[in-house]
Order: sequence, then structure tokens, then C-alpha cells
Amino acid sequence: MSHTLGPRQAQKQKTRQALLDAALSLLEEQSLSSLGLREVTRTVGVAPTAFYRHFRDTADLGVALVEEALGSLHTTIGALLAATGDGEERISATVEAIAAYVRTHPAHVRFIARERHGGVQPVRAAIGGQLVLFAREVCDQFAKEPESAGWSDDDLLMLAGMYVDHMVMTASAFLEAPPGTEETVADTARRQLRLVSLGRGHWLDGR
Amino acid sequence: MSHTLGPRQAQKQKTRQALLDAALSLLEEQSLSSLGLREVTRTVGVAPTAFYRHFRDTADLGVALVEEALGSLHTTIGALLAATGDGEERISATVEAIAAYVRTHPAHVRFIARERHGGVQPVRAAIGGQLVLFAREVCDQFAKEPESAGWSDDDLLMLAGMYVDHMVMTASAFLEAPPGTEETVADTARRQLRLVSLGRGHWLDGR
DNA sequence: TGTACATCAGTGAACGCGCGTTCACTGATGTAC
DNA sequence: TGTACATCAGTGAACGCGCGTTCACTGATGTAC
Repeated sequence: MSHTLGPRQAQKQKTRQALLDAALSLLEEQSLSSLGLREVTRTVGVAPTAFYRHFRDTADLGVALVEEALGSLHTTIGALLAATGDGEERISATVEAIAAYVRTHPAHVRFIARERHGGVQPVRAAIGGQLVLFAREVCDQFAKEPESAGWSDDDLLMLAGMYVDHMVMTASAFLEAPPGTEETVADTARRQLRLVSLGRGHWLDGR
Repeated sequence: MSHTLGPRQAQKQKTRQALLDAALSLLEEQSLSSLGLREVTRTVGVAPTAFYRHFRDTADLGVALVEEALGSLHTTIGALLAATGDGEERISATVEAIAAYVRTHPAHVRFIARERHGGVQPVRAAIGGQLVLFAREVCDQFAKEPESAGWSDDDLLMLAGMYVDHMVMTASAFLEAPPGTEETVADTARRQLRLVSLGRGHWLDGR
């Protein structure tokens, strides 16, 4: 079933990946809505027309980049929240996981932060869709925890939404942090999570 | 001292404003980094070269738009937090103020959300600078309140930062809300503020 | 108040350039027998 | 295994077009006397 690709398919995947890599690199200093197809192919070293063998246009390429940037995180997030207990330990682990992802994939993070509200509708929709999925996964994890007893579905989803938004903001803050100041960003992020966690603990206090 | 402008200066201001208005309108469907100078002048109905009488380039115009969008909000924010007491009343007033601003200035809000992490460095810097100012103003207001007794400056600034980020996120959520669903967005925003407020109230519980 | 000169917001022609897209093509890889 | 044909990723020339920027200009407004 899972046979290796023939030389032709293998080469096609390689070119496609080279186009994605070149685009991601060019997008460090501009937005998708100004990215030119010829810029991308020139960077890779193929003819402009080769682009059409892989993508309909740059918006189509952008949607593929969203999948590349966020698609692999679903399992990671679930595992992270399921593995560690609540409280200080989980807060540190979460912030460290965000920092690690930004360290290893800075261009992907920048792309998501930039295009989340960017000028290309299909890409905005793809990012929004992934973030909604994240929120639902976080919500499902929360639902399993004893701290969530008595919470309505709506309130749990609201809480999960805060966590997801906070993750994106923190990732973006790491990216913009001047070299050497990452620990300050991490510290702020942890205190913010602590604040939300405190609020969570007292949510039902007035019944 | 504050003499009325002569006809020449008045006309110049009018053209400048027309360029800003046209750009803002064009930016509803694209990013600043793909906005063309000729597009803008064509929309206004002046020669392309007239653009240079007002702005060095489109990035320069973008910085002017940041001032137009956020410059007038400083007094508003301070007044809002100072006027209303703490608790449910202030939360409702804050969310309603955000909703009102989005209703009256949708294109400005979209521009800020889009370019906050956009591809044009001077504009990103201008927006970041304004948001830091907002955070400091919110922080100053908080510092005057009894609930802040015992808080460190750092923790207060962290709290203020959460409020500012939440305002931007909420504004953007109002913008993307399908017609008729604004009240859902407002409700979520209020519950999120309630959660943060609860966390604030118990921040010093463990000393 | 009238006159003579300076200022300067907006003009219009011209430039070289890179863009996205089309098209017929090539030649290596895949497939059927 | 060898042969004959089909597929298709990548090519390269060509196209029309809108871009940002330059330059010398015009004519209404501003200023000095």
C-alpha cells in the first residue's frame, strides 16, 4: 500500500517543497498579498511556469503553508495538556513548548501571525479554521479535568479560546523579542497564564 | 495664534485626507505591502505624482493612518476606566465602547489588526508604540485603584498588557462576526474580562 | 490698495522594469504488451 | 527482457499591462513693498 514514490513523483514533491520553502523565506519581510509568483520561482531556480504545476496562484500556496505550519501541532497540543498535571508545572511546560516551536520554526510562526488577519481571504479562513480546531481540542482536554466540574460547555470553550489566543500572542511576542530577552517574554506569559488559571479556580465561587 | 488655514493649505489638507481615505478603503481587501501609489491616486482622482507632495511612499502613508486610527483613543481609554467603577459595570462599558468604535470605524480597526504583524516595518513599529502607550495608561489607571494594593509594577503592567491585547482581539472579533452575531462576541468578551478580573482579585491570595 | 515677484500643490509625458499568464515544446519516466 | 506509446514536470519565448519615479511645467495663492 504505502509504496515509495517513483522518481517522477519524488522530484515533483521536491520542487513543491522548494517552492514552499522559498515562499516562506520571502514572507519574512513582506505579506502574502504582495508575494510574486516569479519571485518564488526565481529563488528556487525554476521557470515561472513551473509554479502552475503545483499551485493555482500564491493564495493556493499560502493555504498549503497554513497546513504545513499548523497541521502537525494538533497531536502536540493534546499530548502536552494530557501529560502534565495542572498548576505551575503545566504552565511552565506550555510556555516552554511555545518557545521551542518558535525557536525551531520562526518563519512559520511569523507567517501565521501575519496572515491571520492578512489580506488574502482563503488563507485567513484556513488559519481561522485551524485555530477553531485547536480551541475545541483544548476544550475537550479541559472537560476531562476535575477543575471543570460544574462548567457549562460555553464557558469551557470561552476558556479554551483564551488559551489559544494567548498561545498565538505569546508565540508572536517571542518572535519580536530582542535577542536575550526571551526569558522576560516567558516570564510574562507564565504570569498571564497564572492569572487566567486563578480566575478559572474561582469561576464558580458566586455559584 | 490658531489662525484659519489659507485656501492653499486648506486644499492641501483636503487632498491629503482624500488620499488617506482612499488608501484605507483599498486596504479593506489587501495589505499595505501590496498597496500601490497609483491605485490610491487613481481612486482620489489626482495625478500619481501628486502623491509625493504628501507622503514619501505608501509606508509613510501607513504610519499616518496609524496615528489617525489610534491617536485619538488615548483620552477615550483613560476616561472610560476612570469614570466607571470596577466590576460588572466597567466590563459592560468597556465591551460596549469597543463595539461602538468598531461600528463607527470598521476600516481603521481592520487596518490596525492587519498591519500589527504586517509586512511593513515602520507601520508595525508605529502600532506597537501606540499599544505600549495604551498599556501604560491602563496601568496608570489601575495603579490608582484600591484593588491594586500590594501589586508590583511589573505585575500591574502585565495585567494592563492583557487588557490591551484583549481589546485588540475583541475589536477584531467584532469585525469578523457575521451580521447579527455581535451580541455573542460581546458576551464572550465580557466573560473573558470577568475571568481576568477574578484572577486579579485572587492574585495575592497565597501572599 | 495695487503691483511685482516667490512659492508650491498638482500636472502630464516619459522611462525602464517586472509582473502574471498563454502556448507549443522537450525529454525523462511510466505503462502495456 | 525489449519495444512502442502515453504521460507530464519543467522550459522558454512572447504578450500586454501597470508599476514607481524623474522632470520640466502651470497657474493659483502668498508676500513684500
